[in-house]
Amino acid sequence: MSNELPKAYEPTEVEGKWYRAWLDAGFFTADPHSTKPPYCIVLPPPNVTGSLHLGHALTATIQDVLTRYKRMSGFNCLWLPGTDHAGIATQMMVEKDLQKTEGKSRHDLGRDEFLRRVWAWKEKYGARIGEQHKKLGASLDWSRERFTMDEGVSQAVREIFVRLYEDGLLYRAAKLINWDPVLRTALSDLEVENEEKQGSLWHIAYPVLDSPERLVVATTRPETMLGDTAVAVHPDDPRFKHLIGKKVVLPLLGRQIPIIGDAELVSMEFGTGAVKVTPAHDHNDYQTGLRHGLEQISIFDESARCNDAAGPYAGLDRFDARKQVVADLEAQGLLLKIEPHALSLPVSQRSGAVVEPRLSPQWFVKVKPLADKAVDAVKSGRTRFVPEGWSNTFYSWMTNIHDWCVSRQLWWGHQIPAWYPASGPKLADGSLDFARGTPVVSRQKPGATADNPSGEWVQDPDVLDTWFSSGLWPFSTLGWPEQTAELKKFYPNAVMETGHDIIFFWVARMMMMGLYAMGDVPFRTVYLHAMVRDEKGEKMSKTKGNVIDPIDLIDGCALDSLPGGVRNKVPKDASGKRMPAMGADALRFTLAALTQQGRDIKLSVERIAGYKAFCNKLWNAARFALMNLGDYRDDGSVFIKERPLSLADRWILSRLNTVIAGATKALDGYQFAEAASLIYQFLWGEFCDWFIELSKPALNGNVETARASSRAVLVLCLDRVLRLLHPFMPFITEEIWQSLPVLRDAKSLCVAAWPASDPRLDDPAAEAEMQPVIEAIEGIRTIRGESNLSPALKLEATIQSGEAKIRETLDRWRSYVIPLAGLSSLHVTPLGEKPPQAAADIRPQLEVYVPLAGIVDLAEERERLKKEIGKAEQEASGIAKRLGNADFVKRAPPEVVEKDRARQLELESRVTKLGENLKRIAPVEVRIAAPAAGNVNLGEELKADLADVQVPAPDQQVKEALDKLREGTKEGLTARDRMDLSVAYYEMGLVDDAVREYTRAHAEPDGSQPAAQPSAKPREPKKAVVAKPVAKVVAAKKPAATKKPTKPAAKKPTAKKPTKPAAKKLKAGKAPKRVTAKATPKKPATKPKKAQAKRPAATKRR
RNA sequence: GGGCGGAUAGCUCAGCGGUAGAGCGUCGCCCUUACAAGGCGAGGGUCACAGGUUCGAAACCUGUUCCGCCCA
Repeated sequence: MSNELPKAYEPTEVEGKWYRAWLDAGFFTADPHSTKPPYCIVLPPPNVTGSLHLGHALTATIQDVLTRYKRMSGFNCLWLPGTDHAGIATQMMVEKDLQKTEGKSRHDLGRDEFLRRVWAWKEKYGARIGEQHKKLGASLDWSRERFTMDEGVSQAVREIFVRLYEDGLLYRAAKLINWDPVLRTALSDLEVENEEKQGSLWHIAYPVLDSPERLVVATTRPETMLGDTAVAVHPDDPRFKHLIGKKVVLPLLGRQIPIIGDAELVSMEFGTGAVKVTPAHDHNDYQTGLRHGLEQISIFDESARCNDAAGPYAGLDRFDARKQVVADLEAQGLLLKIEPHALSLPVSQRSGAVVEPRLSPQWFVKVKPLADKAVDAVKSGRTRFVPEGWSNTFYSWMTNIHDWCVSRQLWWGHQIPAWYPASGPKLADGSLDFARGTPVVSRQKPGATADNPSGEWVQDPDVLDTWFSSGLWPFSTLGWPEQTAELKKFYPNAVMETGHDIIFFWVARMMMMGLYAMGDVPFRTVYLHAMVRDEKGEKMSKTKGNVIDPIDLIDGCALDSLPGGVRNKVPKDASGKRMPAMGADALRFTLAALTQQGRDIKLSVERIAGYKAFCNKLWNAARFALMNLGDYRDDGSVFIKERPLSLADRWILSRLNTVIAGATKALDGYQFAEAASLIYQFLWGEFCDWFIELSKPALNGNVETARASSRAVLVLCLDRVLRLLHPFMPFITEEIWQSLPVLRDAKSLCVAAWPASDPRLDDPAAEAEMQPVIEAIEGIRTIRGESNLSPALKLEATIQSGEAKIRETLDRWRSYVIPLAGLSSLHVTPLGEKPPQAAADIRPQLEVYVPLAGIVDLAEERERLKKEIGKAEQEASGIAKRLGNADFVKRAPPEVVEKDRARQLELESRVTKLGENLKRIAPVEVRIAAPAAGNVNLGEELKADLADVQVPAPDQQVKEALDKLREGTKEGLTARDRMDLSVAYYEMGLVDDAVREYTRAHAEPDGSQPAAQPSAKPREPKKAVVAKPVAKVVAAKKPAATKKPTKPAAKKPTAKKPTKPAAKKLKAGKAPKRVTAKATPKKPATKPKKAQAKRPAATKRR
């Protein structure tokens, strides 16, 4: 049965049909009662109202690769999806929408109504992330999807809050916290970012009480002086020592405040050496205040406007207050100096507002005891970071951690399970004053108590930090605090996989909460991936406009929806206005292939297009198989190695086994790029490039057994590759796998077995035997390519080897070499007489000769040989230098020395053989041109000849190059070099140069110099001259005598794509060109440049 | 200021003591019956700089210069 595949791979068609089928079959649903070993990953919950970006796509890809790999490897996998309510972000989004559509604030609606709107919003947009994950092929267990505000998760949140409180690890206190005056909520330390800004340092004079002295303080925030409760100097500062204990009069307000000595706060070198202390508005001052028992005066309200404590400034915004304070100080002559000063400004991660330190009652988690346990867990290896370097980052943060402010003055989130008696202290407006109230922490609303006999309670209006509930995610999603089967089975999770940007926000909190609630680490491994950036390495952001929507990549999109910078680089469809669909498989493979540990990922669409091509390659390999399988079906009755296998069969099976082992090892080590690359290389570089080609004779032949074996190997390899690729590219692999006549161990590739590496497939002998076959083919191809010969032109080749075994192999598998190298005949012989006028490719164990006389310009071949010789000599000289070093021979490991010696021999032999071949194809005419004695004046002859030839003046570029060339001829050249140069000059019509080099060539002793062959007689020098590229003329003529090129049309050299089949037969491009050149020798423009470009490089090498 | 990472081919990155590699791009030849989203071939690198260790350094050590990130 050969159900043929369409010729080109269409991702959209293929990817559309599988996800539903997988879901319906329940492949992704975990079974908590399974006896298989568990493997659990919980998906980092994206913002429920958000949209998938490339970071999410990377997260999903890596986790799906891991999950699918493990699922195929026989694990009971649970990959648990969920979404996060994302308190601040979501609330802001809904508020903004409310403002836009209805012109209302949340306060206009009231808390209950507003929350109803947020839920409605969540219902409306909440499904999007899920759909996008499905599009990516993520094998998530949707039956266990969770949302952080679900009742179950909310119960876990309340439970842990109460337990922490009961254990003394959670408390309420009025402390200096980070306040976002725009959102009007407290923030944790982590939600504050520091921005480098250019500010000022104001020098302000504070008059000392009962003294003519003035103490000058320097500050970056003059407005906060309204809340100053002390001035501090360094206790050892001789300038101010005597003032400690005295008082200053606070300008503007007239308050008397003490001068204190504090070595911790004050640096003598900074500013003026004296600083104002504002405990209610600065973190350092706050600590100082605690040390010295200073009063704390808050001067701002919740919007950072001055309150009554700011006296005459009450009602002013903090920035206006600054201006006013500075102006007033200046008016009073107390502002002495303003100097520019760089400072880091604390900014709210969410609103961008400048964060104001503010004294306010909040709930805190006492972190240290929890953090210590988390550090221990990593140190003892119970949880491992990958890449390992992150553990240090983790330690340093965990050991400097402060108590965590978990209460937020928001509405959207888990309301704090703390209750205040309704009869408690009231504010001026009659509402309950929570700040002064005494809360009861309880899982449910408490009943009547001794303190509150009425039993009327008001719940704390604040909600919890979003990360508080996220911190419980590894177990709250599994049903905790209920002791569910899932919890028992899947806690600890196997892996936590997420971006390294949330190691503190999330990973650290999960570690602490997991250890606290469950008594064990939440996960065994933390894999932290890098950030996805644009192709220039810049962070993707909406403001930069460089965001690429993963769904656009998968489905294709109008160019307009792509960032401007990439539009012109992406592939386009026929209309030229759209980027075609890349497919989820290609996107996933790209992300995996670019995931290098510890490096940001620079994603380019071109790269994705490259992997889409890889999908197409796979697709077509499968097509090839299906077209060639006939009625073959793998029934599993015969082990592959029991079949009569060809060399190629054995070879590819051995290679396959290597890949299986390598990919498995790489995945086990989280080396996604390595795994992807191994499979890519195997499929494209070995299976497609070599095996498919090598198998064609057998598949098309009529030897039944050989055909059957190759079919079996073909299917087996494809089956294994599809399995290896499935975690990366689930859709296309499933599609192909379902069409192949493989032995299916499962209904779907999703749950088919991961390939096991099988030592029986290893076949070092086959790999060794393939070596000369490959080398022979490559050798011939190199000659063909270098000579610009058409693939259609069949060549004769002779391969010589001193080793009988290699000759035997090549002879036996000549059916491999002949078609792949494009030969008309192949002669395998022992070392001996070489074919005349042949191009050569010399390799350590074999020599390839392709007679080119009459086919191609031998000068090109000579160039190539010289280049090859140069390379080999260069390498040999390096080795010779090493081997000449007595220390090296003495101290380096013997095998290294031995290797070098062997290589040196190889190279020497190579140089010799190439040199010999060079001689064999030396242009007869040049040797002819060599004078046997001094009785021929070559220069005169040349000049005479050239008299009737018009030699054009070289252009400027050529001239310059020539000058350099002349420079280069001064020293370090062998006689042979000079001879070559002479010929080159001669060809360019530069007679003087040619003569000079020629003379020098003969003046210098060199065994290989042409002059040492006096047999070469200057016959017919004229002819040589006129027919400047003599050899080429010969070459151009001879083809006419050979079989193929019968039409003169073949000599049209310029036509890039000859339309006539006849024209392409002889891809004799160069040769006819020379004929033309001969007719009009005015056109050296292209050729000389080339020669110059090459020569100096070659001379340099020596 | 402290910490971490990076600097290797035009681009993106492997290599982390023993002959500098891959993919993409470039150039040349080809529409060869799986694939032109393809085949074959080629070119391209003082491995940031300066010292040191070593028989031998892209790799190890020290310093310098740039670039990125995190923390204060």
